[in-house]
Amino acid sequence: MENYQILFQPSSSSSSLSSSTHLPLFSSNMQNSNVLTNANGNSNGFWGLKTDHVDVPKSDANNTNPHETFVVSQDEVKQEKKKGEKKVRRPRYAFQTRSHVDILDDGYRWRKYGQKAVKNNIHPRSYYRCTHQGCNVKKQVQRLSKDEGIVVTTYEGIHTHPIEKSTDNFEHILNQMQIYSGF
DNA sequence: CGTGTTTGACCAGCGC
DNA sequence: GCGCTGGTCAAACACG
Repeated sequence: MENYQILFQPSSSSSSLSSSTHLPLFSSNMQNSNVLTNANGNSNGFWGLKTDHVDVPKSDANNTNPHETFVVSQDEVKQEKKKGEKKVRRPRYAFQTRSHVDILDDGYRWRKYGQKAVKNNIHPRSYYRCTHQGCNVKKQVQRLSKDEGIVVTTYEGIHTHPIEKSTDNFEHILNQMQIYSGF
C-alpha cells in the first residue's frame, strides 16, 4: 500500500478500477490532498459529501467543524483470488476527517481488536469491530503521516442494528452512504 | 465483574 | 520458497 491508495482502491489490482463506472474519481494516481480540496470546495458529489459538523467527542468539543471527505468505495475487500471458494466480499467506505481525535463518535459501540504499524506511516492503524451481537461491522482508523490533522476511517460492512446513541449527524451520514452505495 | 484496550503471536496473500 | 505486509486472535491487563 503506498500513497494511501487504500482509501480509494485498497486492492492492488486496478481491474475493478477501470471497470468501475460509479467511481470515476478514484483513479489510482489521484492525490489525497486533491480529494480534500475538491470535497471541501464542492459538496455536490457524493464522495464530496461533507457535513458541517460531526459529533466530535465531548472532550474535544472545541474542535468544531472539521473538514471531512467521504469516499464511498465499492471496493471488494477480498477478491476471489482463490479458485474455488470465495472470500466474503464486502464494500468498504472510507472517509477522511480533519480532526485531532482518532475516534469519531458515530453512535455505535466499537471494540478495538488490533493495532498495526503501517508502512510509510509513522502512525499505527487501529482496527475496531462493532460490539453489537451479530453485527460484524469493522472499521479501521488511521492518521495520515503527511498531515497529522487528517484521520482516515474505513468502514467495512453495514450495521444490522439501529444506532445505539443519538448522534443524528452520523446516522444521517451513514444513511446517505448506504443510499448512494445502493444498500 | 463486565467491558474495553494493549500487544505479541499467528496466519494468509502477494511479489520476487 | 521466502520475506514482507496487512489483518486477526487471544491472553493479559486496566478501568469504572
